[in-house]
Amino acid sequence: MILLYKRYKLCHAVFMEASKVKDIKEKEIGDTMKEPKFSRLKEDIKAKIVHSEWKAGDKIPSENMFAAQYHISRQTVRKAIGELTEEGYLYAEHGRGTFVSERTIHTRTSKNIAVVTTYLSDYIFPRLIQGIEQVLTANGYSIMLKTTRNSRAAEARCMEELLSKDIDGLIIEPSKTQISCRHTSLYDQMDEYGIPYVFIQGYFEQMKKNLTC
Amino acid sequence: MILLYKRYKLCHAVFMEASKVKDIKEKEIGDTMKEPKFSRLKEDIKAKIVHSEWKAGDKIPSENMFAAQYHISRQTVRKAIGELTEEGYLYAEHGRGTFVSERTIHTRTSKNIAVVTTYLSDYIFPRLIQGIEQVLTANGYSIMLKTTRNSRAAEARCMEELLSKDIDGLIIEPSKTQISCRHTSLYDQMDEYGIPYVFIQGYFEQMKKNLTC
DNA sequence: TGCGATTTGTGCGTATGTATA
DNA sequence: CTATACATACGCACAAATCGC
Repeated sequence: MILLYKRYKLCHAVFMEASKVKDIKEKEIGDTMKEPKFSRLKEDIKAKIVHSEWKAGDKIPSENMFAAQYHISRQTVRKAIGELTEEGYLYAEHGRGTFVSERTIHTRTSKNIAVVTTYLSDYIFPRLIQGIEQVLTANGYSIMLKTTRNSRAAEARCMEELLSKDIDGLIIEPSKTQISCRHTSLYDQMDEYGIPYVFIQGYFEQMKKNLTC
Repeated sequence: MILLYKRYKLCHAVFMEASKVKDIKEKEIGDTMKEPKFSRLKEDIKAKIVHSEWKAGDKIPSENMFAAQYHISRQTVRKAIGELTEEGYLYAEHGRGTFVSERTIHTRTSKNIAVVTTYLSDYIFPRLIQGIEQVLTANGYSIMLKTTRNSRAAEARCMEELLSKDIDGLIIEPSKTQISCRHTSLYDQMDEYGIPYVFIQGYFEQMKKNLTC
């Protein structure tokens, strides 16, 4: 076993010797070698996404393409792409390719659902929330509770806060529904982040359906 | 170049042939091969940290040690450790080793306070929660609501869940306080994570003091 | 002071499995 | 069936930091 290992190492050394020539050449042409290669690629990809050169849903070049273009190994490319995937910029589809995420940030793993009501002290809402809490707990989710005191300003503030936190969904009793909604942009943002939301105004059955699935 | 590559490949093949024997043996002894190897190691390390077998600041075995013990490659070990580092369980110091993080996970910026009660439907608790909610909202915090239905098992489950989430504090109405607490370890963990917690059993004034600061 | 051993960091090349088009 | 592409895994090389002698 040890003998075989040594033989392997020797052959490897011979091969390495030959490849050294290219390595040196690359170092001469290449960058300053200050920051790691994967880091450079990562920033390049990130920049292209942030500056909308690559838009949401676009397929980015394959790992081998990057490897070839940047003269780095596939593993190094994988490291860059892997980190960007973890950060939410990219997502991979097995056998298809790697794509730019719809909207960054939200990772859909917080297991938190925000429940926003106007008031808590009413006779009905404690029970409602208790019902939601039970269903959510049974499915491993938690409630994040907020109230608006039927103020649209408070609702807007509340939603902004929720957008900055990590929630997987929103159940909201909108305030002052008789007047038109003044902060549709916040709901648009929810859409963009891919956070589902349901309105509740007494439709318990419908709500429950949206909850459990 | 191509010639050298082929020679290398041949040698490699010979070596591989020899190592196959060990591979098969390992498969026989080893696990079901269902989940990836790095994942198993990752869970093992995580468990040791969570169960305080390895405490904050402790140096964990070197990558090569893990590789030898688990009969896996160093790269695979690095993947497991890398993910745990990203999750905040570990940190590495170049040339020294890898250590358990001081405060795992918790980053103290979530602005979430968990409120755990036995039931919600009582007459008093909706008001209590409303009070907490108002104070918290005024200070930019959010409530994360959980109930235990006065079950210690549910309380333990609930706390485990909260520990995995990102909360800055815990306000808890303990279940069945007449009996001694069976899951002190979970409260110990809260201490270790640096998450403050207060018990509520009617001491509104005291609670409020702990809340706002 | 230096030198070697240890340990992490980066990078390379390869192999196998599997899902998709 | 083949080609593409991702996932996991192996082994090796070299660099840089640290520590002990």
